[in-house]
Amino acid sequence: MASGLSFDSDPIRLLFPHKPTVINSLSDSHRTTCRLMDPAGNVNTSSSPPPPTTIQFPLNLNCNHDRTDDKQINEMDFFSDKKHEEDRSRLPVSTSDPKSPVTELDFNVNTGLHLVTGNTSSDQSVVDDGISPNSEDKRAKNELAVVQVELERMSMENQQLKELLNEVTVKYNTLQTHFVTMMQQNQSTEDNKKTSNDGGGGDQLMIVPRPFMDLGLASPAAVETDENSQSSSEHDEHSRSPPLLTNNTIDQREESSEQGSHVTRDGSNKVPRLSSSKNNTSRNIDQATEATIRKARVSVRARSEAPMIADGCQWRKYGQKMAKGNPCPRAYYRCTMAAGCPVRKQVQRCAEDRTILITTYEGNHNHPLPPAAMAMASTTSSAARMLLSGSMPSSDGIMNSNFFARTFLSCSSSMATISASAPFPTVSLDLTQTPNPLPFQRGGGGQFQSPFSNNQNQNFTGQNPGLLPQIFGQALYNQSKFSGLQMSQDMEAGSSSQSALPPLHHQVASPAALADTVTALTADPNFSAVLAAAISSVFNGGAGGGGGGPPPNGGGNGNVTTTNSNNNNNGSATTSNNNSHANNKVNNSSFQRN
DNA sequence: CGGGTTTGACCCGCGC
DNA sequence: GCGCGGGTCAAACCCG
Repeated sequence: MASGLSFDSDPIRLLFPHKPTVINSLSDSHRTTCRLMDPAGNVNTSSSPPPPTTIQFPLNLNCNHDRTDDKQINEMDFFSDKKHEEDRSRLPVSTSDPKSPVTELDFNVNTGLHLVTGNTSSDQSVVDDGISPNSEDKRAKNELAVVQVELERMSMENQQLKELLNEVTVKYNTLQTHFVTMMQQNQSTEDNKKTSNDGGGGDQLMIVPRPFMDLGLASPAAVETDENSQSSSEHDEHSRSPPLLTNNTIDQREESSEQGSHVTRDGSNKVPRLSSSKNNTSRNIDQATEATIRKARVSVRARSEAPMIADGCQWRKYGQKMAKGNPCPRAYYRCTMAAGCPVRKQVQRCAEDRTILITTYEGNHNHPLPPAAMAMASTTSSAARMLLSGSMPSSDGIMNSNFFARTFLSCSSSMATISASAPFPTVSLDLTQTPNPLPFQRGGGGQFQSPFSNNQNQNFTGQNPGLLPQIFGQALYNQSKFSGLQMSQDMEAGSSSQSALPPLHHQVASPAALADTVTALTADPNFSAVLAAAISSVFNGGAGGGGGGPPPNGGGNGNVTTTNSNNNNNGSATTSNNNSHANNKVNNSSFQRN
């Protein structure tokens, strides 16, 4: 393709950098160095803090310091919902149109992390010590003014970004409606033919409308319309899914699959073994894709001395193992907030940096969540949907998504990772990485170096900001593609530039507009948060499920990474551990009694 | 005593 | 077929 960029390397990293000017405009005291706080709001200094340049993306400056939950005294309160309102009010962007389908979109992923920036009040003692000379004060004031200006500018940019997203969401929904209508017409036509032929059935398959960036399972189900009766129940399950999938959609599908053919002794959601004995390639591909989809995960990387992040849910540890390549054991948790909740998470410390805690979530809750858990749940759910949508072997958006991927590839290096070897696609919210400097200037002169700027008619209109989901969707898409799970569709997609059906994700925009969008994005030092929040928001808006009301706050600061969870879960829970294959024990009581 | 954790064993998929 | 590694189970254990 045109850009000369490829997804050959593993991992491929996409960076969404910040403007160096922004970073540089901040004094050291305003640098957003992440610090961990205990529930009492004390900065955790036990770990060697990253150098000021390590984490420079802005965090919520209004971190919640008033948590008094002693029970989780050792946990990093990752997704506290406190101060949501307050944080929301701080948002520079806010949609007020209640009719907007994205009204509930919230660009702020409330990680709830007790991460504080270097310029929080806790650090102001440096200034307030009373011995600072006047020049100090002046300098501080100047810096404050600079910061305020920057904040104002960011607010504007955030506003623009949000508007763009709103527009694309509306357009997407419109397209989706059209698509569903067309598919249903097609389907009914085919069904009529079939029923007239074999005389049976009535196994009517409804095309389940996919919310914006939803799982993309409707299509596989549709492909299997000629499936035998054995799988019809499964189809029924799918077809009964509400038009707007809830937060439980993935699980419903998982469960339906489990109830079908691949229930294991433990009832776990094993990926069904793909049988290649009979049948057509497309169905195998669909199954494979579905298997991949089922395993979509969302991981969160954050520096924490705490054994586990507090995400608002209740977890029960059900196992621990030594993972290869990591001296730290991996702990397995299951959500216990409701019986049968399929959500699981793995907690492991990073082998390279044990201050980094990697928490990987899988599945979606099948129960109401406390507000404190909403943020994480909606985020993970949304991210999963994003993955699934991206891995959807639909023939849409390939070039377009590649555009985005390459676009960001061209100007980034460490934000997103695409692993070709990943069996399970994973979106990572990386709260530890340093965003790279922006390779291009912002503002009027800030020209986005689009790899397509002079070669393809990527007609991106200004209203298109399906940008972020597509980036990651494409990441997953490529991942799946490299996994060999979807080939034929790719080919078809690649060969037919525009299929009969309008591509769902294929919003078109002009390169200039894209440049604006990207510029706005990358100009925002809080881009990580915006990015993570956007992902969450998009899906919250579409799926409604767990993310009913999310959480705001500008605290989110995530590098969003698509990667291979297997390769990435190099962390460790600090516990004694055992493993049938590696019976080494690491006794660490800090992990107990979370 | 109930709930959570530990830990040895087991199952399964995958690569060789 | 075999071994490896990931994931899970479940009895034993611990703790409040």
